[in-house]
Amino acid sequence: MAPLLSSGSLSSDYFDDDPDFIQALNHVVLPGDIEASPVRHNPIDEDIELQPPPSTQPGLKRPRSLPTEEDGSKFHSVLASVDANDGDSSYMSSYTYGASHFGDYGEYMSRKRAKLQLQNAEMDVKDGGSEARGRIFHGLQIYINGWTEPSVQDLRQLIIQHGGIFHAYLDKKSLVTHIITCSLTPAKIREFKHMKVVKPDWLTESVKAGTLLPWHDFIFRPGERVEESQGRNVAQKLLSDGFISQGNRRTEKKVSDEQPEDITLTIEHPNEPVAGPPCHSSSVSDQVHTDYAHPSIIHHRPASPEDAARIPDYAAHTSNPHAERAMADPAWRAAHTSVAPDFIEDYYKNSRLHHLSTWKSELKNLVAEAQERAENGSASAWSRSTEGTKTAVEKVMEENSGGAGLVGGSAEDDVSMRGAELVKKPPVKGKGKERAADAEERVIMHCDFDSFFVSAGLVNRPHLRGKPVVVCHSQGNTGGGSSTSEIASASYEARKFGIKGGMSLQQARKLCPTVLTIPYEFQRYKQFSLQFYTILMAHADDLQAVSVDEALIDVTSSVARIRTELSRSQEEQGISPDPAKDFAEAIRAQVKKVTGCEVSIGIAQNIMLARLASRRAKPAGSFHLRVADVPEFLAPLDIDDLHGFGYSARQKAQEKLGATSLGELTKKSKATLCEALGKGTGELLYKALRGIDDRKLESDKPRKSVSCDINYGIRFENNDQAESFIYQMGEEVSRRLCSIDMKGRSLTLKILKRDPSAPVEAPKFMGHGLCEAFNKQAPLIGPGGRATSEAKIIGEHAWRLLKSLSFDPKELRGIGIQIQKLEKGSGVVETESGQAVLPFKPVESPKGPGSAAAEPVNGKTDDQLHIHVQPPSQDDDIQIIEKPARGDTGVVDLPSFSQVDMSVFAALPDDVRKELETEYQRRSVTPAPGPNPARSRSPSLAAAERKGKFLVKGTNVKRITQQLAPRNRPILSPAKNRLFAKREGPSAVKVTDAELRKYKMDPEVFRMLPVDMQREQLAMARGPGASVFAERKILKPYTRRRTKSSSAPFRRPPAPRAVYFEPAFLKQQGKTKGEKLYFTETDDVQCVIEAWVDGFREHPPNQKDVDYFAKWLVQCVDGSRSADTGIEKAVAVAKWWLLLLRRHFAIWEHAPESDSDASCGAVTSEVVGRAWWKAFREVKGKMDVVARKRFGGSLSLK
DNA sequence: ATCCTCCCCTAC
DNA sequence: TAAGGTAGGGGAGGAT
Repeated sequence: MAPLLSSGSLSSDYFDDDPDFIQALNHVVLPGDIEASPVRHNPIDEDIELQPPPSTQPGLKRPRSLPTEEDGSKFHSVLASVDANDGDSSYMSSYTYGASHFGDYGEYMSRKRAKLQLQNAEMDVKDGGSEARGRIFHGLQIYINGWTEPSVQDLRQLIIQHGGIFHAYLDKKSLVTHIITCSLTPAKIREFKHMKVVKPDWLTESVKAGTLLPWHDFIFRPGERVEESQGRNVAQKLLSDGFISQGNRRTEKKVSDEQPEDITLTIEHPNEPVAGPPCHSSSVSDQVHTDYAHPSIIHHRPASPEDAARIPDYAAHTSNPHAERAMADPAWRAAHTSVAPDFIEDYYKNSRLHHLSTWKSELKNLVAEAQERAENGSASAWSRSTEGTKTAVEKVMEENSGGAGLVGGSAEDDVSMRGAELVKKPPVKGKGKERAADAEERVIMHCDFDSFFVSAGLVNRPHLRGKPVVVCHSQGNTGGGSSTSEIASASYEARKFGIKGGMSLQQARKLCPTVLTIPYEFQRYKQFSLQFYTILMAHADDLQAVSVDEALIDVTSSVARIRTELSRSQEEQGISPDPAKDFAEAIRAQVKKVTGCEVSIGIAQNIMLARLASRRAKPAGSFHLRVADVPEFLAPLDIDDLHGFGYSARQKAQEKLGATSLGELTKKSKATLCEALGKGTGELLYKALRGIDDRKLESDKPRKSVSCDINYGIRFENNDQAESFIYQMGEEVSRRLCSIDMKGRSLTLKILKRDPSAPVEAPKFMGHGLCEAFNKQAPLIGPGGRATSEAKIIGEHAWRLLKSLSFDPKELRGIGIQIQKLEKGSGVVETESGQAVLPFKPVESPKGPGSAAAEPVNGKTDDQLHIHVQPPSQDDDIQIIEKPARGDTGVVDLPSFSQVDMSVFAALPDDVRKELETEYQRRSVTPAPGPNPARSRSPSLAAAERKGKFLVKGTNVKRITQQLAPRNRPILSPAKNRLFAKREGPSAVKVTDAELRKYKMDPEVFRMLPVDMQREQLAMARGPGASVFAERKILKPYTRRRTKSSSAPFRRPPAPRAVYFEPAFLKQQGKTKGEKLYFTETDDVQCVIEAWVDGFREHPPNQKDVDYFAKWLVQCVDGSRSADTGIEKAVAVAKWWLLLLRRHFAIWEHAPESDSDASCGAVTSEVVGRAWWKAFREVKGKMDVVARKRFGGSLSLK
């Protein structure tokens, strides 16, 4: 029964690993089955590859028996079998990712338990028996959770010495009388809610006292946690990722996996009764149940490093000697670990999992595009498929095949599917939709390559066909004997030896010394995949991309058509008609012809059943699961045969429902299922058990997150390397965001850190090994508090989060950055500095900030930066010129964008916000200079605006604009606050069209501008000294100049370009050295501050500037020297400063002030950011002192 | 109730 | 040498 033993797993599950399933299939004889697939009774099939990493890899799906410490003989036999299989103690012999090896973990756990018990006994004996000490802990059964003081080892000794029982594992909760801990994660708190959780003192004090003290006096309370390893919000799940998912998933190894066997079809699995739910077939099964009775150990991470460490030596302790040797060479490290300059690119280029993910998303896009095209009726080329003329399918196929055609670039390198094009079959004419929805059943096909990578590789290696072949990185033939390279795909011949995806080459070689390896050929996979999809698209009403080698198609209408065309002739020939199967075979033939590879196709009325059917179809076949056969087909299957149900669901089913076979589970009520698995999952299962699956094919779902993870080869020696790497990852994430024109508002940093118990070098070469995992999420704050895709900002956020964890960089093993809360990028320009620019901002000078910032290095940055904020020798250096206030006209309009309270703005619903952005953009930016700008504007809209209101998708904009206006006027009389007044003065500036035209301004455009802009424009046009000029006083956070012009250091930010003239002049102040600076206007101050902050983006501010600035602000607040509007001005200016700082250094605003010297004096953006915020707080503090004196409260800038 | 956040789980 | 990525579903439990 080699098929049972060595059949590979499916690409999606390990379905074909399951003898039950195979047997079930073989016992179900379905109509129309026989002639279709000659190999029907040889269940060796399925493809394999694409095994996920262990961190997410479910364990062996079907523990049949679990040896336990109570069963001595079993224990030994298990040892023997393990040893037989894993002849040496090297890592791969017992530590593999493959599904077939999860069985090892069950044995491991058993061995561990047994070993610990032995140790307990030994300790007992060594110490002369517990009686000698008095058995004060007699009757206690104690579990120690997490890190403790004293150590777990010491406590264990204490317990044992005094007659207690120490439980290394919590899988027998009912036995454990007390839990000892010094800290609990929230999850543990919940888990232990009803248990006696006590501090270690209880034990030590009791021993001291010589008697058992009342445990109540030592109850552990979460608040008083002894250990606080991370920041308050650290979600530390402390998973030892690979370890937990493997080591804690104790599952039994199937005997059949132990060694290769010859193929026989008749042998039944020793532990596998042919029929009946396996888990109830023996006491062994019950033992399994018992042993798995407490999911906590499986589903909850250890609560501390020691908790994981406590689970002692295992394969994971074995350091990889090759890695150690390599790592000892600095040059090698520099070239091959995460510190290598092009590590990320190089890594991704070779990562199969990365390619899988990328391809999937690209395929989804291609499908969505094709469908959109089809719906738009642009599928005209389709119908003309006359002879001699290539059909659209053929053409696209050619284009998609290989380096030629649409896919440009060097064929060898281009692994991306971008640029390819799929052509959708035209929509079914007439009542297609109706029919599908109606009585007629859907026909869904699940199409899946057999052993995709290997099959593709064998296409041009015909001489290797029929041989055991695997795809992996290692060149294999030489050093393969000790290679930890993972096998991505194995040929059926290789599977006969027990070789499976996810296994190391080393392990495979043990199973089959002659196994042949072939390299990855990503470009080819891409090509085949596109051809595959092209064919499917040609036949499908609808298509859902599942993977590079797998797709779901709805072929209802095609099958209906074939049925009418063929059924009669087939009936005449005495063939039972199955148009669906015929169609599937036709598709298979076409794919075979084009790619040379076999695909298998499962046919059923819904997605779930089609997936099951395709398992039955493999290899190289098709299988139609008919409605009438569904119950019989499903009954013998196991819950984890269902797509979406894996190890965890199976455990829950076993524990809470006592059954995992579908037949058994079908007897359970829906409520029961929901209780065990959760509401959604329970209902899904309930329906699945009855062959019902309402899910539609999904072909156009919007992206919800973008991420970038690297958990391989991460080896740093210092923080600088880690920081640099984080920023590089930020760039990668940014690239990905930009490539789909998205921005995000939330960032999650995912860290893997070496578990203290793990060797420095993981068993797997350059792998992450046993790790603790940490996630930290934070809002991603772009300029103005908005969503962003900027690499630098992402990098800063990520780095800040990582720093906050205070990990030793040497211990890092994995890093991930995930961006969520995505929004459409909406065309925001990115400057080369990475700084986002709001749409209405004038186009940036091509000169990046680097060039400006490169100039000043130390010391005299003032002059070099042309920021000349002179320290005042006298107070009267500062002169404030008040402007008369204006009356309120009551006109409602959008506030100038710069006036917008960004926190309100950011909080608006997306659509409204976007609408407003668009509006601001429209007002501020017009197309390139030309005779008639803004021609496209709707007159009615313009009119509405002139009236001061308009609607955004039915939203009352007036109300919103009121909210948008800054909210913090109330400090002083709101009426007097000119800085943030919504609109003061006339609704329009008095000026004739003639004059406007004289300035080359379009009167129509001019009139549409907000009044303040009108004034500004007019002022600029009229020139300096013009009366309107000085009236503008607007904070303009987003229309700023980025690059300093060396000749015009105080260049006013270019005006919004609603009119077409170059600013005739530039207001310049204080640029001459020694010239006194007069702050005649708030906006002058604002200009200065902006230039100041801008010029020092890369440097901390000079203290004297800070002092001077503080002095000026304090003076304003004080009011003794200026009118009470001084405070408004001060607030406005401070607020402006705040906005600027947030724009540049948002993420450091609330950064803890402490560990800033971590960078050893290097001027990093962090140092700069922190310095600026420190200055800000300092100044604000000074203002508040005065404000308190005068008003009895501090100033609010919010 | 209903949302949101923090995960885990699953798939390829 | 080897390249253990990534996105989405959903549950638990807290905030609102």
